[in-house]
Amino acid sequence: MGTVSRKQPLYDQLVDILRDKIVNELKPNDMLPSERELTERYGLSRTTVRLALQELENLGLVYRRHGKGTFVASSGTQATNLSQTYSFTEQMRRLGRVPKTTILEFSTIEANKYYALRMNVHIGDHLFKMKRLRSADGVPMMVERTFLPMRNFMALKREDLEHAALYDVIENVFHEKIRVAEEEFFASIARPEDARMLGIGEGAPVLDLVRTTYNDRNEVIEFTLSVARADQFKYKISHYRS
Amino acid sequence: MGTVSRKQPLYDQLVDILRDKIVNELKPNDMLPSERELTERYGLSRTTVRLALQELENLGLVYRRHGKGTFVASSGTQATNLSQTYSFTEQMRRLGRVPKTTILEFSTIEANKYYALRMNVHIGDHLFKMKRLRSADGVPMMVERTFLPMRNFMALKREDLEHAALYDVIENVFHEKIRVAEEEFFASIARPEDARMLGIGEGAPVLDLVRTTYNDRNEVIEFTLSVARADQFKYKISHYRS
DNA sequence: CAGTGGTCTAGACCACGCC
DNA sequence: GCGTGGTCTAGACCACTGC
Repeated sequence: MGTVSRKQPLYDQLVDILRDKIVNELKPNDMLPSERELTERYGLSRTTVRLALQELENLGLVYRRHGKGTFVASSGTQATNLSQTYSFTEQMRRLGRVPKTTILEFSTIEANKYYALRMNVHIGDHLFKMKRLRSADGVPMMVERTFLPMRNFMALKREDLEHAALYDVIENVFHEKIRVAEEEFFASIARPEDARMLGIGEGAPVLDLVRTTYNDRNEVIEFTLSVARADQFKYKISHYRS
Repeated sequence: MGTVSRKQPLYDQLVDILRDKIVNELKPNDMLPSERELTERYGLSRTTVRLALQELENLGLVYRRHGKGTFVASSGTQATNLSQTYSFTEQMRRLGRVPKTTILEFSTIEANKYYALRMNVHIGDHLFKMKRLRSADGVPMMVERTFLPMRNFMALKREDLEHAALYDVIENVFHEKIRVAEEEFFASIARPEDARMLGIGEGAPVLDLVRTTYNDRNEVIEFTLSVARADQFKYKISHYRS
Protein backbone atom coordinates (compact mmCIF):
# COMPACT_ATOMS: atom_id res chain seq x y z
CA MET A 1 0.00 0.00 0.00
CA GLY A 2 3.08 2.17 -0.04
CA THR A 3 2.21 4.88 2.43
CA VAL A 4 1.37 2.54 5.27
CA SER A 5 2.89 -0.05 7.56
CA ARG A 6 1.58 -3.47 8.41
CA LYS A 7 0.74 -3.39 12.10
CA GLN A 8 -2.94 -2.78 11.31
CA PRO A 9 -5.09 -4.51 8.69
CA LEU A 10 -5.00 -2.69 5.39
CA TYR A 11 -8.70 -1.88 5.45
CA ASP A 12 -8.33 -0.33 8.91
CA GLN A 13 -5.51 1.82 7.66
CA LEU A 14 -7.70 2.92 4.79
CA VAL A 15 -10.48 3.74 7.25
CA ASP A 16 -8.08 6.02 9.10
CA ILE A 17 -6.93 7.70 5.91
CA LEU A 18 -10.46 8.33 4.67
CA ARG A 19 -11.75 9.38 8.07
CA ASP A 20 -9.05 12.01 8.16
CA LYS A 21 -10.04 13.30 4.74
CA ILE A 22 -13.71 13.33 5.67
CA VAL A 23 -13.14 15.26 8.87
CA ASN A 24 -10.53 17.69 7.61
CA GLU A 25 -11.11 18.23 3.92
CA LEU A 26 -14.59 17.21 2.87
CA LYS A 27 -18.04 18.64 3.46
CA PRO A 28 -21.33 16.79 3.97
CA ASN A 29 -22.61 15.24 0.75
CA ASP A 30 -19.23 15.51 -0.95
CA MET A 31 -18.53 12.43 -3.00
CA LEU A 32 -15.65 10.14 -2.11
CA PRO A 33 -13.47 8.59 -4.79
CA SER A 34 -15.13 5.55 -6.35
CA GLU A 35 -14.25 2.10 -5.09
CA ARG A 36 -12.31 1.34 -8.23
CA GLU A 37 -10.34 4.53 -7.92
CA LEU A 38 -9.44 3.79 -4.30
CA THR A 39 -8.47 0.29 -5.41
CA GLU A 40 -6.00 1.73 -7.86
CA ARG A 41 -4.75 4.65 -5.79
CA TYR A 42 -3.81 2.52 -2.78
CA GLY A 43 -2.97 -0.72 -4.52
CA LEU A 44 -5.71 -2.72 -2.82
CA SER A 45 -8.28 -5.19 -3.99
CA ARG A 46 -11.85 -4.04 -4.22
CA THR A 47 -12.85 -6.38 -1.39
CA THR A 48 -10.48 -4.59 0.96
CA VAL A 49 -11.67 -1.16 -0.17
CA ARG A 50 -15.27 -2.19 0.38
CA LEU A 51 -14.47 -3.49 3.87
CA ALA A 52 -13.13 -0.04 4.74
CA LEU A 53 -16.13 1.75 3.24
CA GLN A 54 -18.50 -0.52 5.10
CA GLU A 55 -16.81 0.33 8.35
CA LEU A 56 -17.13 4.05 7.58
CA GLU A 57 -20.79 3.47 6.82
CA ASN A 58 -21.31 1.65 10.11
CA LEU A 59 -19.71 4.59 11.86
CA GLY A 60 -22.20 6.90 10.21
CA LEU A 61 -19.49 8.88 8.43
CA VAL A 62 -20.58 8.08 4.88
CA TYR A 63 -23.61 6.83 3.04
CA ARG A 64 -23.57 4.86 -0.20
CA ARG A 65 -25.90 5.05 -3.16
CA HIS A 66 -26.17 2.31 -5.72
CA GLY A 67 -25.31 3.65 -9.12
CA LYS A 68 -24.18 7.02 -7.78
CA GLY A 69 -21.36 6.81 -5.32
CA THR A 70 -20.23 7.12 -1.72
CA PHE A 71 -20.85 10.41 0.07
CA VAL A 72 -19.94 12.17 3.29
CA ALA A 73 -22.81 11.99 5.79
CA SER A 74 -23.95 15.21 7.36
CA SER A 75 -22.77 15.26 10.93
CA GLY A 76 -26.32 15.16 12.21
CA THR A 77 -26.57 18.38 14.24
CA GLN A 78 -24.43 19.06 17.27
CA ALA A 79 -26.04 20.47 20.42
CA THR A 80 -26.79 17.80 22.98
CA ASN A 81 -25.45 15.07 20.81
CA LEU A 82 -23.74 12.72 23.19
CA SER A 83 -23.07 10.18 20.51
CA GLN A 84 -20.03 11.99 19.18
CA THR A 85 -17.87 11.47 22.22
CA TYR A 86 -17.66 8.94 24.97
CA SER A 87 -15.45 10.47 27.61
CA PHE A 88 -17.56 11.86 30.41
CA THR A 89 -14.91 14.43 31.22
CA GLU A 90 -14.73 15.60 27.62
CA GLN A 91 -18.50 15.66 27.24
CA MET A 92 -19.03 17.81 30.27
CA ARG A 93 -16.24 20.22 29.41
CA ARG A 94 -17.72 20.63 25.96
CA LEU A 95 -21.02 21.53 27.52
CA GLY A 96 -19.28 24.08 29.70
CA ARG A 97 -19.82 22.20 32.91
CA VAL A 98 -17.25 21.31 35.56
CA PRO A 99 -16.80 17.52 35.79
CA LYS A 100 -15.74 15.73 38.93
CA THR A 101 -15.03 12.07 39.56
CA THR A 102 -15.09 10.41 42.97
CA ILE A 103 -13.52 6.97 43.25
CA LEU A 104 -15.73 4.93 45.53
CA GLU A 105 -13.96 1.62 45.18
CA PHE A 106 -10.76 0.22 43.69
CA SER A 107 -9.85 -3.46 43.81
CA THR A 108 -8.87 -6.52 41.81
CA ILE A 109 -11.06 -9.50 40.99
CA GLU A 110 -10.91 -12.64 38.89
CA ALA A 111 -13.04 -12.78 35.78
CA ASN A 112 -16.14 -14.94 36.06
CA LYS A 113 -17.89 -16.41 33.04
CA TYR A 114 -19.78 -13.21 32.27
CA TYR A 115 -16.75 -10.92 32.30
CA ALA A 116 -14.65 -13.48 30.44
CA LEU A 117 -17.23 -13.48 27.65
CA ARG A 118 -17.70 -9.73 27.50
CA MET A 119 -14.00 -8.89 27.69
CA ASN A 120 -12.72 -11.82 25.66
CA VAL A 121 -10.38 -13.03 28.42
CA HIS A 122 -10.18 -16.35 30.22
CA ILE A 123 -12.15 -17.21 33.33
CA GLY A 124 -9.94 -16.48 36.31
CA ASP A 125 -7.91 -13.76 34.56
CA HIS A 126 -7.23 -10.83 36.86
CA LEU A 127 -9.14 -7.60 36.41
CA PHE A 128 -9.05 -4.21 38.05
CA LYS A 129 -12.47 -3.21 39.26
CA MET A 130 -13.47 0.30 40.18
CA LYS A 131 -16.62 2.16 41.01
CA ARG A 132 -16.77 5.86 40.29
CA LEU A 133 -19.35 8.58 40.80
CA ARG A 134 -19.34 11.27 38.13
CA SER A 135 -20.73 14.71 38.80
CA ALA A 136 -21.07 17.95 36.89
CA ASP A 137 -21.28 21.31 38.63
CA GLY A 138 -21.74 19.37 41.85
CA VAL A 139 -24.73 17.40 40.60
CA PRO A 140 -24.37 13.57 40.52
CA MET A 141 -24.79 12.42 36.95
CA MET A 142 -23.83 8.78 36.69
CA VAL A 143 -22.27 5.82 38.46
CA GLU A 144 -19.72 3.74 36.58
CA ARG A 145 -18.41 0.27 37.30
CA THR A 146 -15.30 -0.24 35.23
CA PHE A 147 -13.22 -3.35 34.60
CA LEU A 148 -9.73 -3.34 33.11
CA PRO A 149 -7.63 -6.39 32.24
CA MET A 150 -4.59 -6.44 34.55
CA ARG A 151 -2.36 -7.76 31.77
CA ASN A 152 -2.46 -4.34 30.13
CA PHE A 153 -2.36 -2.17 33.24
CA MET A 154 -0.08 -3.98 35.70
CA ALA A 155 1.19 -0.90 37.47
CA LEU A 156 -2.16 0.88 37.78
CA LYS A 157 -2.78 2.49 41.15
CA ARG A 158 -5.81 4.21 42.57
CA GLU A 159 -3.85 7.45 42.78
CA ASP A 160 -3.38 7.46 39.01
CA LEU A 161 -7.09 7.99 38.63
CA GLU A 162 -7.62 10.56 41.35
CA HIS A 163 -6.66 13.50 39.20
CA ALA A 164 -6.66 12.32 35.61
CA ALA A 165 -9.31 11.03 33.23
CA LEU A 166 -9.28 7.29 32.72
CA TYR A 167 -8.71 7.63 29.01
CA ASP A 168 -5.78 9.93 29.56
CA VAL A 169 -4.21 7.37 31.89
CA ILE A 170 -4.86 4.59 29.40
CA GLU A 171 -3.30 6.50 26.54
CA ASN A 172 -0.57 8.55 28.20
CA VAL A 173 0.59 6.38 31.09
CA PHE A 174 0.06 2.93 29.63
CA HIS A 175 0.38 3.88 25.97
CA GLU A 176 -2.64 1.89 24.89
CA LYS A 177 -4.06 3.36 21.72
CA ILE A 178 -7.84 3.48 21.88
CA ARG A 179 -9.33 2.72 18.51
CA VAL A 180 -13.02 2.22 19.00
CA ALA A 181 -15.61 2.03 21.76
CA GLU A 182 -18.91 0.22 21.42
CA GLU A 183 -21.77 1.35 23.55
CA GLU A 184 -25.11 -0.34 24.21
CA PHE A 185 -27.82 1.31 26.22
CA PHE A 186 -31.35 0.77 27.34
CA ALA A 187 -33.84 2.33 29.71
CA SER A 188 -34.11 1.04 33.23
CA ILE A 189 -35.11 2.18 36.68
CA ALA A 190 -32.74 3.08 39.46
CA ARG A 191 -31.70 0.33 41.82
CA PRO A 192 -31.71 1.43 45.47
CA GLU A 193 -27.93 1.69 45.82
CA ASP A 194 -27.56 3.69 42.63
CA ALA A 195 -30.53 5.90 43.43
CA ARG A 196 -28.94 6.88 46.71
CA MET A 197 -25.64 7.79 45.07
CA LEU A 198 -27.32 9.73 42.28
CA GLY A 199 -29.66 11.59 44.61
CA ILE A 200 -32.78 10.40 42.86
CA GLY A 201 -35.70 8.28 44.01
CA GLU A 202 -35.78 4.53 43.81
CA GLY A 203 -37.62 3.65 40.66
CA ALA A 204 -36.66 6.88 38.92
CA PRO A 205 -35.78 6.38 35.27
CA VAL A 206 -32.14 5.82 34.38
CA LEU A 207 -30.22 4.95 31.27
CA ASP A 208 -28.07 1.83 31.59
CA LEU A 209 -24.97 1.88 29.41
CA VAL A 210 -22.55 -0.90 28.61
CA ARG A 211 -19.30 0.20 27.01
CA THR A 212 -16.55 -1.95 25.56
CA THR A 213 -13.34 -0.25 24.45
CA TYR A 214 -10.77 -1.78 22.11
CA ASN A 215 -7.13 -0.93 21.43
CA ASP A 216 -5.50 -1.04 18.02
CA ARG A 217 -4.76 -4.75 18.39
CA ASN A 218 -8.46 -5.33 18.89
CA GLU A 219 -8.08 -6.32 22.54
CA VAL A 220 -10.70 -5.24 25.03
CA ILE A 221 -8.99 -2.75 27.31
CA GLU A 222 -12.03 -1.45 29.15
CA PHE A 223 -15.47 -2.71 30.05
CA THR A 224 -17.82 -0.38 31.87
CA LEU A 225 -21.36 -0.64 33.19
CA SER A 226 -22.85 2.80 33.76
CA VAL A 227 -26.06 4.03 35.26
CA ALA A 228 -26.98 7.54 34.15
CA ARG A 229 -29.72 9.87 35.33
CA ALA A 230 -32.39 9.97 32.65
CA ASP A 231 -33.00 13.67 33.18
CA GLN A 232 -29.40 14.47 32.32
CA PHE A 233 -28.69 12.32 29.28
CA LYS A 234 -30.22 12.41 25.86
CA TYR A 235 -28.88 10.80 22.72
CA LYS A 236 -29.27 11.84 19.14
CA ILE A 237 -28.68 9.80 16.02
CA SER A 238 -29.20 10.24 12.28
CA HIS A 239 -29.85 7.43 9.90
CA TYR A 240 -29.79 7.49 6.17
CA ARG A 241 -32.17 5.69 3.91
CA SER A 242 -30.60 3.52 1.25
CA MET B 1 -27.00 -23.17 -3.89
CA GLY B 2 -29.55 -25.81 -4.77
CA THR B 3 -32.12 -25.35 -2.03
CA VAL B 4 -32.78 -21.70 -2.75
CA SER B 5 -34.12 -19.40 -5.42
CA ARG B 6 -32.56 -16.23 -6.76
CA LYS B 7 -34.95 -13.48 -5.80
CA GLN B 8 -32.80 -12.56 -2.81
CA PRO B 9 -29.01 -12.29 -2.62
CA LEU B 10 -27.46 -15.59 -1.61
CA TYR B 11 -26.06 -14.21 1.64
CA ASP B 12 -29.51 -12.92 2.62
CA GLN B 13 -30.99 -16.34 2.01
CA LEU B 14 -28.29 -17.84 4.20
CA VAL B 15 -29.11 -15.27 6.89
CA ASP B 16 -32.71 -16.47 6.82
CA ILE B 17 -31.70 -20.11 7.03
CA LEU B 18 -29.31 -19.58 9.92
CA ARG B 19 -31.64 -17.20 11.78
CA ASP B 20 -34.29 -19.89 11.68
CA LYS B 21 -31.89 -22.45 13.10
CA ILE B 22 -30.74 -20.03 15.80
CA VAL B 23 -34.25 -19.18 16.87
CA ASN B 24 -35.78 -22.63 16.68
CA GLU B 25 -33.04 -25.15 17.28
CA LEU B 26 -30.05 -23.62 19.03
CA LYS B 27 -29.41 -22.30 22.51
CA PRO B 28 -27.27 -19.32 23.57
CA ASN B 29 -23.56 -20.05 23.24
CA ASP B 30 -24.17 -23.03 20.96
CA MET B 31 -21.60 -23.09 18.20
CA LEU B 32 -22.64 -22.64 14.59
CA PRO B 33 -21.07 -24.69 11.81
CA SER B 34 -17.69 -23.31 10.80
CA GLU B 35 -17.44 -20.98 7.83
CA ARG B 36 -15.79 -23.67 5.75
CA GLU B 37 -18.51 -26.15 6.57
CA LEU B 38 -21.23 -23.67 5.59
CA THR B 39 -19.29 -22.98 2.42
CA GLU B 40 -19.42 -26.64 1.49
CA ARG B 41 -22.91 -27.43 2.74
CA TYR B 42 -24.57 -24.64 0.75
CA GLY B 43 -22.20 -24.48 -2.18
CA LEU B 44 -21.14 -20.88 -1.52
CA SER B 45 -17.85 -19.06 -1.47
CA ARG B 46 -16.44 -18.15 1.90
CA THR B 47 -16.89 -14.45 1.16
CA THR B 48 -20.64 -14.96 0.82
CA VAL B 49 -20.81 -17.05 3.97
CA ARG B 50 -18.91 -14.38 5.89
CA LEU B 51 -21.27 -11.67 4.60
CA ALA B 52 -24.18 -13.61 6.06
CA LEU B 53 -22.41 -14.16 9.37
CA GLN B 54 -21.56 -10.50 9.60
CA GLU B 55 -25.19 -9.60 9.11
CA LEU B 56 -26.17 -11.99 11.89
CA GLU B 57 -23.52 -10.39 14.08
CA ASN B 58 -24.88 -6.91 13.31
CA LEU B 59 -28.34 -8.11 14.27
CA GLY B 60 -26.94 -9.24 17.59
CA LEU B 61 -27.83 -12.88 16.96
CA VAL B 62 -24.31 -14.31 17.03
CA TYR B 63 -20.83 -13.42 18.21
CA ARG B 64 -17.57 -14.60 16.69
CA ARG B 65 -14.32 -15.57 18.34
CA HIS B 66 -11.06 -15.77 16.47
CA GLY B 67 -9.70 -19.30 16.59
CA LYS B 68 -12.78 -20.69 18.28
CA GLY B 69 -15.90 -20.26 16.21
CA THR B 70 -19.23 -18.48 15.78
CA PHE B 71 -21.72 -18.75 18.61
CA VAL B 72 -25.34 -17.93 19.34
CA ALA B 73 -25.60 -14.71 21.34
CA SER B 74 -27.42 -14.78 24.63
CA SER B 75 -30.15 -12.36 25.74
CA GLY B 76 -33.74 -12.35 24.62
CA THR B 77 -33.54 -8.73 23.52
CA GLN B 78 -31.35 -8.27 20.54
CA ALA B 79 -29.44 -5.07 20.39
CA THR B 80 -30.80 -2.91 17.65
CA ASN B 81 -27.97 -1.09 15.99
CA LEU B 82 -29.15 2.45 15.49
CA SER B 83 -26.82 3.18 12.65
CA GLN B 84 -28.68 0.73 10.46
CA THR B 85 -32.24 0.94 11.67
CA TYR B 86 -34.98 1.96 9.29
CA SER B 87 -38.56 1.13 10.14
CA PHE B 88 -40.09 -0.97 12.86
CA THR B 89 -41.59 -3.32 10.31
CA GLU B 90 -38.33 -3.89 8.49
CA GLN B 91 -36.37 -4.21 11.70
CA MET B 92 -38.67 -6.89 13.11
CA ARG B 93 -38.70 -8.81 9.85
CA ARG B 94 -34.93 -8.83 9.82
CA LEU B 95 -34.98 -10.35 13.26
CA GLY B 96 -37.39 -13.00 12.03
CA ARG B 97 -40.32 -11.74 14.06
CA VAL B 98 -43.84 -11.03 12.80
CA PRO B 99 -44.68 -7.33 13.09
CA LYS B 100 -48.19 -6.01 13.47
CA THR B 101 -49.52 -2.47 13.65
CA THR B 102 -52.87 -1.49 15.12
CA ILE B 103 -54.18 1.96 14.33
CA LEU B 104 -55.79 3.29 17.49
CA GLU B 105 -56.56 6.77 16.26
CA PHE B 106 -56.53 8.71 13.01
CA SER B 107 -57.50 12.38 12.78
CA THR B 108 -56.42 15.82 11.64
CA ILE B 109 -55.31 18.70 13.84
CA GLU B 110 -53.85 22.17 13.44
CA ALA B 111 -50.23 22.66 14.40
CA ASN B 112 -49.68 24.42 17.68
CA LYS B 113 -46.46 26.23 18.49
CA TYR B 114 -44.65 23.07 19.54
CA TYR B 115 -45.44 21.09 16.41
CA ALA B 116 -44.82 24.10 14.18
CA LEU B 117 -41.34 24.36 15.63
CA ARG B 118 -40.52 20.68 15.49
CA MET B 119 -41.89 20.19 11.98
CA ASN B 120 -40.87 23.50 10.50
CA VAL B 121 -44.42 24.46 9.47
CA HIS B 122 -46.61 27.42 10.38
CA ILE B 123 -48.88 27.52 13.39
CA GLY B 124 -52.32 26.46 12.24
CA ASP B 125 -51.07 24.31 9.36
CA HIS B 126 -53.02 21.10 9.07
CA LEU B 127 -51.50 17.84 10.23
CA PHE B 128 -52.56 14.23 10.20
CA LYS B 129 -52.32 12.71 13.64
CA MET B 130 -52.33 9.02 14.33
CA LYS B 131 -51.69 6.74 17.24
CA ARG B 132 -50.44 3.25 16.52
CA LEU B 133 -49.60 0.23 18.63
CA ARG B 134 -46.75 -1.89 17.29
CA SER B 135 -46.40 -5.53 18.22
CA ALA B 136 -44.08 -8.37 17.32
CA ASP B 137 -45.15 -11.99 17.58
CA GLY B 138 -48.22 -10.74 19.42
CA VAL B 139 -46.24 -8.88 22.10
CA PRO B 140 -46.86 -5.12 22.38
CA MET B 141 -43.57 -3.36 21.73
CA MET B 142 -44.19 0.35 21.36
CA VAL B 143 -46.78 3.08 21.03
CA GLU B 144 -46.24 5.72 18.37
CA ARG B 145 -47.87 9.10 17.96
CA THR B 146 -47.15 10.28 14.45
CA PHE B 147 -47.75 13.63 12.77
CA LEU B 148 -47.63 14.22 9.02
CA PRO B 149 -47.99 17.56 7.24
CA MET B 150 -51.22 17.48 5.20
CA ARG B 151 -49.62 19.48 2.39
CA ASN B 152 -47.60 16.42 1.40
CA PHE B 153 -50.22 13.75 2.04
CA MET B 154 -53.53 15.29 1.01
CA ALA B 155 -55.21 12.07 -0.03
CA LEU B 156 -54.06 9.96 2.90
CA LYS B 157 -56.73 7.71 4.37
CA ARG B 158 -56.71 5.51 7.40
CA GLU B 159 -57.15 2.48 5.16
CA ASP B 160 -53.83 3.22 3.45
CA LEU B 161 -52.09 2.41 6.69
CA GLU B 162 -54.07 -0.63 7.69
CA HIS B 163 -52.04 -3.03 5.63
CA ALA B 164 -48.87 -1.24 4.61
CA ALA B 165 -45.88 0.17 6.46
CA LEU B 166 -45.95 3.94 6.86
CA TYR B 167 -42.65 4.32 5.05
CA ASP B 168 -43.91 2.25 2.14
CA VAL B 169 -46.96 4.50 1.86
CA ILE B 170 -44.81 7.60 2.06
CA GLU B 171 -42.47 6.38 -0.66
CA ASN B 172 -44.71 4.34 -2.93
CA VAL B 173 -48.09 6.05 -2.70
CA PHE B 174 -47.03 9.65 -2.18
CA HIS B 175 -43.63 9.41 -3.84
CA GLU B 176 -41.85 11.26 -1.10
CA LYS B 177 -38.22 10.24 -1.05
CA ILE B 178 -36.96 9.75 2.49
CA ARG B 179 -33.45 11.02 2.84
CA VAL B 180 -32.65 10.99 6.52
CA ALA B 181 -34.28 10.40 9.88
CA GLU B 182 -33.05 11.96 13.09
CA GLU B 183 -33.81 10.25 16.33
CA GLU B 184 -33.46 11.45 19.90
CA PHE B 185 -34.07 9.20 22.84
CA PHE B 186 -33.89 9.10 26.58
CA ALA B 187 -35.01 6.89 29.43
CA SER B 188 -38.35 7.51 31.08
CA ILE B 189 -41.04 5.68 32.97
CA ALA B 190 -44.34 4.54 31.55
CA ARG B 191 -47.27 6.92 31.83
CA PRO B 192 -50.51 5.18 32.87
CA GLU B 193 -52.14 5.25 29.43
CA ASP B 194 -49.04 3.90 27.68
CA ALA B 195 -48.44 1.28 30.36
CA ARG B 196 -51.93 -0.09 29.79
CA MET B 197 -51.45 -0.35 26.06
CA LEU B 198 -48.03 -1.93 26.36
CA GLY B 199 -49.09 -4.40 29.00
CA ILE B 200 -46.53 -3.24 31.53
CA GLY B 201 -46.85 -1.69 34.95
CA GLU B 202 -47.13 2.02 35.58
CA GLY B 203 -43.68 3.25 36.38
CA ALA B 204 -42.00 0.49 34.38
CA PRO B 205 -38.98 1.72 32.42
CA VAL B 206 -39.52 2.84 28.84
CA LEU B 207 -37.44 4.45 26.16
CA ASP B 208 -38.87 7.69 24.78
CA LEU B 209 -37.99 8.35 21.16
CA VAL B 210 -38.52 11.44 19.08
CA ARG B 211 -38.06 10.95 15.36
CA THR B 212 -38.01 13.58 12.61
CA THR B 213 -37.89 12.42 9.01
CA TYR B 214 -36.87 14.57 6.04
CA ASN B 215 -37.45 14.18 2.33
CA ASP B 216 -34.90 15.06 -0.32
CA ARG B 217 -36.01 18.68 -0.34
CA ASN B 218 -35.23 18.78 3.35
CA GLU B 219 -38.86 19.17 4.38
CA VAL B 220 -40.08 17.44 7.50
CA ILE B 221 -42.45 14.74 6.31
CA GLU B 222 -42.87 12.87 9.56
CA PHE B 223 -42.65 13.63 13.25
CA THR B 224 -43.16 10.80 15.69
CA LEU B 225 -43.15 10.47 19.45
CA SER B 226 -42.64 6.86 20.50
CA VAL B 227 -42.73 5.05 23.79
CA ALA B 228 -40.91 1.72 23.69
CA ARG B 229 -40.75 -1.06 26.24
CA ALA B 230 -37.32 -1.01 27.84
CA ASP B 231 -37.17 -4.78 27.98
CA GLN B 232 -37.54 -5.04 24.21
CA PHE B 233 -35.26 -2.33 22.90
CA LYS B 234 -31.57 -1.90 23.19
CA TYR B 235 -29.40 0.34 21.10
CA LYS B 236 -25.85 0.07 20.02
CA ILE B 237 -23.41 2.58 18.62
CA SER B 238 -19.68 2.79 18.00
CA HIS B 239 -17.45 5.74 18.74
CA TYR B 240 -14.17 6.40 17.06
CA ARG B 241 -11.20 7.95 18.77
CA SER B 242 -9.52 10.58 16.64
C1' DC C 1 -0.81 -29.97 15.57
C1' DA C 2 -5.57 -29.28 13.32
C1' DG C 3 -9.37 -26.25 13.12
C1' DT C 4 -11.20 -21.83 13.63
C1' DG C 5 -12.04 -16.95 12.16
C1' DG C 6 -9.37 -12.72 9.94
C1' DT C 7 -7.32 -10.62 5.97
C1' DC C 8 -6.56 -10.23 1.09
C1' DT C 9 -6.23 -10.88 -4.01
C1' DA C 10 -7.86 -10.61 -8.96
C1' DG C 11 -10.94 -11.29 -11.18
C1' DA C 12 -16.42 -11.66 -12.93
C1' DC C 13 -21.15 -10.25 -13.73
C1' DC C 14 -25.42 -7.75 -12.07
C1' DA C 15 -28.34 -3.61 -10.94
C1' DC C 16 -28.86 1.12 -10.65
C1' DG C 17 -28.59 6.33 -11.99
C1' DC C 18 -27.90 9.45 -15.31
C1' DC C 19 -26.93 11.77 -19.65
C1' DG D 1 -23.37 3.79 -22.71
C1' DC D 2 -20.74 4.37 -18.94
C1' DG D 3 -19.63 4.80 -14.23
C1' DT D 4 -21.27 3.68 -9.83
C1' DG D 5 -22.05 0.39 -5.95
C1' DG D 6 -23.83 -4.77 -5.08
C1' DT D 7 -23.03 -9.65 -5.32
C1' DC D 8 -20.08 -13.59 -5.87
C1' DT D 9 -16.24 -16.92 -6.86
C1' DA D 10 -11.97 -19.74 -5.79
C1' DG D 11 -8.49 -19.50 -4.15
C1' DA D 12 -4.24 -17.92 -0.59
C1' DC D 13 -1.92 -16.98 3.71
C1' DC D 14 -2.10 -15.16 8.62
C1' DA D 15 -3.34 -15.34 13.62
C1' DC D 16 -5.47 -17.38 17.27
C1' DT D 17 -7.27 -21.39 20.24
C1' DG D 18 -6.91 -25.62 22.36
C1' DC D 19 -5.33 -30.16 22.66
